[in-house]
Amino acid sequence: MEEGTRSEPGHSDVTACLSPEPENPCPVRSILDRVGDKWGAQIISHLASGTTRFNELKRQIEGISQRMLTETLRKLERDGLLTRTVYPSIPPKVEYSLTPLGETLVPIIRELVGWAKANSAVIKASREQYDAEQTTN
Amino acid sequence: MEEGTRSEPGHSDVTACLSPEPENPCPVRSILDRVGDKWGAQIISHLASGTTRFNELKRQIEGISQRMLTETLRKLERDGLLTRTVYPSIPPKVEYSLTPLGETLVPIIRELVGWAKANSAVIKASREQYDAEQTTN
DNA sequence: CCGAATCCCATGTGATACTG
DNA sequence: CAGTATCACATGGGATTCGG
Repeated sequence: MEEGTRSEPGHSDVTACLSPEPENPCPVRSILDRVGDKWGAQIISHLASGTTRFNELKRQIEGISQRMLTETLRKLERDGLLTRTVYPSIPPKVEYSLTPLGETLVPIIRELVGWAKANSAVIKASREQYDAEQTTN
Repeated sequence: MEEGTRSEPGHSDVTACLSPEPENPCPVRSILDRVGDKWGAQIISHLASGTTRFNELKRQIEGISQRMLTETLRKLERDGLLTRTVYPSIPPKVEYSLTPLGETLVPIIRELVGWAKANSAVIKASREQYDAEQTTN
């Protein structure tokens, strides 16, 4: 509990900040939610290639509903990860782009996705073996 | 749509693999789910410090229900990220520990959490400002 | 074109009680 | 001690409709 003589950096800190306690001032949990939810990481990845319009995103992501796209974009905007620019023209035009903060998240997402891709075969095999064992019993 | 003349490496790959399509052979989405769900990352972080018993984890994580702990541990075991060892003694004793594969995920989770912690103040401020603007209107 | 509102179902999560 | 089973509830997320 005490800060103590720990030489490894940022370990108990990490687990503490993962706590979902409401009084936790550290929005770590909500960041993980953003990355882990169904569309957050995907939207950030797409915006990494540059400013994009609403319907452009909708077409690119293919499978996302209008509602979830709007909703997820709002959350990301609220967190300051992207900016929303409205051009009051007719027809209306709204552009989204990553903020500098948002861009710093891109390499981390890529790393996570890279890890998952690199190990996908192993994981897939592990799952199949696990499922097979369950069925056998 | 066509692969085209893209020169930036590993970009469309990433976004493609984030797709939730069922026929997607790449379990990237499910990995993000594991990290992003309420308890996965937290359990992995705790196990990073060594083999731990069931009720030990339950006490350490504090707030997790028995059900969610069991359930999340099973998912992680199925993915080959941790091992479950049962000692058929009385009272029963079950120990969990990360596999080598699971341990390779630890630094990435730490990095993600580190990012969130490093930027938590900025994000918090951004949210407050966003909320204030909404209320003002 | 962009998005809000509504309806509705599936899933996630907690509480509690029960079992080997 | 380490689960499983069941219920009850909140949230996530898709489909559809309406509005500026």
